[in-house]
Amino acid sequence: MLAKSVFTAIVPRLVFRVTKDVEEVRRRFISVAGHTTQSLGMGRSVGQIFAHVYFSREPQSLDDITEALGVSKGGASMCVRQLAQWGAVRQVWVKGDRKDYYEACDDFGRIVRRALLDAIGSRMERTDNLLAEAENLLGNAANGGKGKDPDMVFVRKRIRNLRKFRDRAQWIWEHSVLRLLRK
Amino acid sequence: MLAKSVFTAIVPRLVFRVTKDVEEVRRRFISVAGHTTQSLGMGRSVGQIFAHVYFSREPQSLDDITEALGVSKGGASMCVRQLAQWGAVRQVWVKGDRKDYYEACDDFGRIVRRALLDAIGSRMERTDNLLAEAENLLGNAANGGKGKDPDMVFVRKRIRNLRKFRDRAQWIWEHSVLRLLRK
DNA sequence: CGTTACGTTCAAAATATATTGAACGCAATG
DNA sequence: CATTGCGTTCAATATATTTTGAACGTAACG
Repeated sequence: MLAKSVFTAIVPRLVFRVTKDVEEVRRRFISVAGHTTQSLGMGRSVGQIFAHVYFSREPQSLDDITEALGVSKGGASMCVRQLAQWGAVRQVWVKGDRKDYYEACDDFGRIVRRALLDAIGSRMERTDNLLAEAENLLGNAANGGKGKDPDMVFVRKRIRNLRKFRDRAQWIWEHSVLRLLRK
Repeated sequence: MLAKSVFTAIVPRLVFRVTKDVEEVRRRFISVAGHTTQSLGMGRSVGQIFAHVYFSREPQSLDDITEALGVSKGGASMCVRQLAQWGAVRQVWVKGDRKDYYEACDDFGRIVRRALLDAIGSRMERTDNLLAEAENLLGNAANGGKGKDPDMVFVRKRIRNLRKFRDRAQWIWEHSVLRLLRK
């Protein structure tokens, strides 16, 4: 405590100012990251925690996180696991300490790719299943002569268009987005 | 009423079966669309309403929608406006009727493009502002010699990486995703 | 003009989602 | 082997978001 007082008394003002700026930048990023993940429907904590770890030079323990952000330990635990699953954060061992420490990974390409896969992949598949089910139930283009019910004709056409777009979307997804994010 | 009874009594079973199947497919799509938009954080009604209109041969009024889906008129009004803004739905006039009618637009490329622009565009910009603010506050690479505070050096490096990824993401966004969705 | 049939708005209610924190299990430590 | 310090779980709670529906403005109609 004494040492710190002496320190703040003698260091040049510049260093002090600089430290304040760094803190300010950290706070701003944590805030924006939190709002961003919240508006994406993933909760505020995930973004805040990632930003905090990302801008921390030292690996952070759950306790560090709860203290820095004021979130509960349980929540921190869950968010950190989520982040680790996306490869946004990795666990590092600090010798002589039983706690788990985490540091941020800086490969956003991979992080975003995994997060998107997590968010989009299953939805794509479900849509595909639904389309297949519908095509199966209503018959595909081949036996188009059977059902002359105008409603049926109309719905079939819509389903064909939907299928066409879905296939194109998948192409863009696989050959463009995922590939480009891969460094 | 009598007419309908006679009708159902004499038509071949096949037509009956087919109608049932079409209804079933409609229901399934409405359900999945609802869950999808909900899980995307846009509310269930938006998806349901679009699916309903998309699979309706006749233009649909707000009353048609509220009756078909059991949503409130106010909600239907707001959702329809949202959908119209994305170009997912367009207003059509039916002569001799004061109601507004809507029909679905089938150009998913344009729809998704607009929706994504709406969802991503502003976020991109805000991230850009934040980065610019930080770069301005902490100084950019040019005066890297000034602040030797290790914390400052570290944060600067992280911000540089962030900037690098952001620029790449924007490139992918503009030159790949938006372009490819444009037919 | 008064009346009716619309679409829209927005505060309140309902719902969905995220967060908390006490209880738990486990493994390291003395 | 008791104790302590961890991370995890999950029911309860807090929060954010969506949905409702009554009140309102407006334009068409008789």
